[in-house]
Formats: sequence, C-alpha cells, structure tokens
Amino acid sequence: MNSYTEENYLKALFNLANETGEVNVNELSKWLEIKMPTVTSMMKKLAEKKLVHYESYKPLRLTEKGKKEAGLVIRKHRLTEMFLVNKMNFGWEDVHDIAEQIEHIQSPVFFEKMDELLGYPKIDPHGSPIPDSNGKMIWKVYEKLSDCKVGETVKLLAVINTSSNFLKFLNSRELQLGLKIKIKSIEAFDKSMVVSYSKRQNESLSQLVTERLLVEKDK
Amino acid sequence: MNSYTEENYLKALFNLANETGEVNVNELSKWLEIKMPTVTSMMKKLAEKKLVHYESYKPLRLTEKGKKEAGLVIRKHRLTEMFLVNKMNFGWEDVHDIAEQIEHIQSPVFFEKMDELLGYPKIDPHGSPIPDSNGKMIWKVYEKLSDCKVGETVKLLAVINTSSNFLKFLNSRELQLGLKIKIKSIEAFDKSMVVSYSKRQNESLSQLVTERLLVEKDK
DNA sequence: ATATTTTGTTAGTCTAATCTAACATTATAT
DNA sequence: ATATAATGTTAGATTAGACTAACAAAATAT
Ligand SMILES: [Mn+2]
Ligand SMILES: [Mn+2]
Ligand SMILES: [Mn+2]
Ligand SMILES: [Mn+2]
Repeated sequence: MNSYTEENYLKALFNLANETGEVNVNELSKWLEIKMPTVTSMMKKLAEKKLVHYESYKPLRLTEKGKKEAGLVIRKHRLTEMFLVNKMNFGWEDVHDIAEQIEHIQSPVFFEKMDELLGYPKIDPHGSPIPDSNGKMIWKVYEKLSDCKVGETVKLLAVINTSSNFLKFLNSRELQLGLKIKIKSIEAFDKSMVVSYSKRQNESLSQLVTERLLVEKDK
Repeated sequence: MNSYTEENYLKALFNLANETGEVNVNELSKWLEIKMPTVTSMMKKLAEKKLVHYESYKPLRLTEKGKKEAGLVIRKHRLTEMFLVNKMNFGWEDVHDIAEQIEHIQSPVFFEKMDELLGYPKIDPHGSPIPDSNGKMIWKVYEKLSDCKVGETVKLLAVINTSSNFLKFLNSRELQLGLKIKIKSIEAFDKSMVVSYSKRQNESLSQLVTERLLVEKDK
C-alpha cells in the first residue's frame, strides 16, 4: 500500500507529466509546495517501489505501475467529487479540498459503492475523465473556446482551471457544463469574446476565461 | 486542530471512561494496541493542550475541553456510519472501519451536509446516540435483554457490541433495531432465552447475545 | 510485612516526512 | 567560452508517533 503522502506525489506526477510523460523535480516541488530535497528523497523511495523511473539530474517519469496507481488515486478523487456534487448537493466549486482528503480512504468497497450509486460516471463535475478501475484514463480531445471562431456554436464540456474562484465566476454567469454557446464577436484588441447562451444574449468573456473553457463544435 | 492520531486517543479516552470518568494508561494502551510508553507520552502532550488531566501514576481524565472535542469526533464517526447505512446502502456490520477513517476528514461543512441529508438523526445505526454539534451526548438508559423477565415484551433499541461478527449473527436471525421481542422462556441452566419476534416464533438466544442487546419495556 | 506481579515512567532508538545549508550539475546569457 | 542563474543532490537536523529496555511505583498475594 502507498501512504497518504505517496499517493499525493503519484497524483502530482501524473497530472504534471508533459507529452513525453516527464516531470522536473523543480516543477513537482513548486506544485506540491514541498522543498526540492524532500522531493528528491521521495523520488528515490518511489523508485525503490518501482513506481518512478529515477536517474540523477534527469526528468522524472512514472513507471507503468506508477501510472496505474496514480490513475487509481485520481479515480478516487474524481468519483468523490462527483459523489459530493450529485449525491450531497455540493457546488462544483466546493468539492476539490474534500476530495483531496477522501481520495486516501482505504476501502475499495467504499469507492465501488460511490461508483455504483452514481451509475458508473465517465467524467467528474469539471468534465475531467474518471479513470477506470485499472487506472486507465481516456482523454477526449477538446478545443479551447478561445480557439473558436465568430459564428460558431459550441458545447461547453469541461473546464481547465478548477480553482474555487474561477468556478464561482462561472456560477455568477450561469455558465455550466453542457451549455450551448454561440460566439457573436471577438474583440481584436484583447481577444475577449461576446457570446450568447441560455437566456444570456450578450455576455462578454475575457481571454483568461475563454482559454479555460473546453468545448466541442456543435454538430 | 488535533491530529488524526490525537483524535483517536481522545475518542478512546471518552469511550473507556468509567462512571467517574477515569481511564488507566494500561487499559488505553490495550484498547488502542499501542504500548504504554507511547500512551504516556501522548497523554503528556494532550495535557499540554489542556485536553487531559494528567498526573504521574494517577488515572487519566479528559478535561471539559477534551470531552467536547472527543464528543465531536464521535459525532463525526456516528454521522458517517448513519450516512453509510442510510444513504449508501451499507450494512450496519460494514460501516465501522470506514467511519474510523472518515471521522478524521477536516471539513465541517462535509459533516453538516451529512447531518442535513440524514435529517439530523439522534442515533447511529447501532442505536448509539450522536453527540450534538457541541459534542454533548445524551445517553438514554436502556435495559439489557438479559435482565428482562419471562412474559415481557420489549423493543430492541441498541446493540452493545458492534463487531462485524456479532452484527452478522443478528442479520442471520433477522434481528434489527425497532423490533418487538417477546420473552417466552428462560433456561435456568445457561440463561439462554427463547423469544419471538416478527415471523420468528421460537428463536433461542444465548446469554452472550441477550446481554449485548439493549431494550426498552414496551408501553 | 514482605515478596511478587502489575502498572506506569524514563531514556534512548527508529521511521516517515519534512526542513536548511552547502555543494554539484545543467542551462542560459553575454 | 565563460560567467551566472537555475535546477538538483547530499548531509545533517527536526518533529510526530511509534518502539524496546530498564527502572519505579502501586497493587496483590502469601
Ligand atoms: Mn479536484
Ligand atoms: Mn490528497
Ligand atoms: Mn463505529
Ligand atoms: Mn479513527
């Protein structure tokens, strides 16, 4: 079994991995707010456990085993978030910190029950995919709203940033997943967009917002 | 804030306290399966935090503050058990170990939500009272089934032992809280009882069982 | 009353996970 | 090409929570 702490490192390694699966000690250190020497020594420990490929001064990489175990922690996190939103009436802006703790509960049946009660969901409340029970995650390829063109109508399917502040902002504009959004105009100067959706006909969204909204072209 | 470990010590002190509120180091040590020197040093730490009255070689006693904080941990434990049974379809024999972990989640709103969804329950799935949000627990005075007399009809309201094995035994006899039980006879030799309840007319229960069932005389 | 057993404390060690200070390597800028 | 900055490692210290061994006090038995 991996400790609470080890599980958090695995998750971070998985989430920070670039296209080639690499993570630098420094990034990981900053992300976890844990000093580099501590990270180095944990990486050696995870390497002992065959969860991480570690070589001095080289970027870090999860092993297949490491990826699987990380995937399973992320699965527990996302199932929990879904459960908190769908079964306990939490807002999507309030679930991350609780899930950050509950993901470490040691009880397979507890998460199986969540999964069952939720009807085996494939995505979490923020549109992120929930890894299957082997830790495998299937990433859908979405487009950023900021990359769409005037006149297009798209469906909002996920958010990139899941900070409470950003999600509260989306709440205040009644922006939620599943919504159809039409792009009415784009300001050349700052790339801000004027869009319409549901009852809102002239919402202006800054680029900071539009590049954090993941959409699919409406077919 | 108290640590995960401290919370478990507080809960144990509360549960092991005798009529005068005292607990011996040795008892606590055996209960927690932690060696006495470790317990002694933790007691000194909790005394520093004004949670325990500690004097060398004297029995341990929670302070008022300690009782309150212990009560709040027990509240979280019992709310969790109730949630697992009523909202997640777990059996009463399967919830203790999960609650033992979830009771340490740091998120007041998480437990408030449970409480709300459950409709502010006063007892847990085993009939134990749930302390209020100030940590205050109100003990109802129940009678042991083993202390009742032939001919009496009683209502099953709580179980003393909550081990999975005992609860599974009760399941196998369809014995559940709320049931009306009539005492048909008591065997003088071994104090075993023949009782009837629901569709069962001639169930024999050993004294080991009857002294673990808490009942109220039917009025 | 004294010996024995049980209970409790002290002192010192260990492991997991953190830190700082100092040093080493790699990357970047001039 | 070399100096400087950024990144990474090593060594050693710290804290929480556990342990064992040895000793001390209290309770119990003879
Ligand atoms: Mn999250
Ligand atoms: Mn976490
Ligand atoms: Mn319990
Ligand atoms: Mn616990």
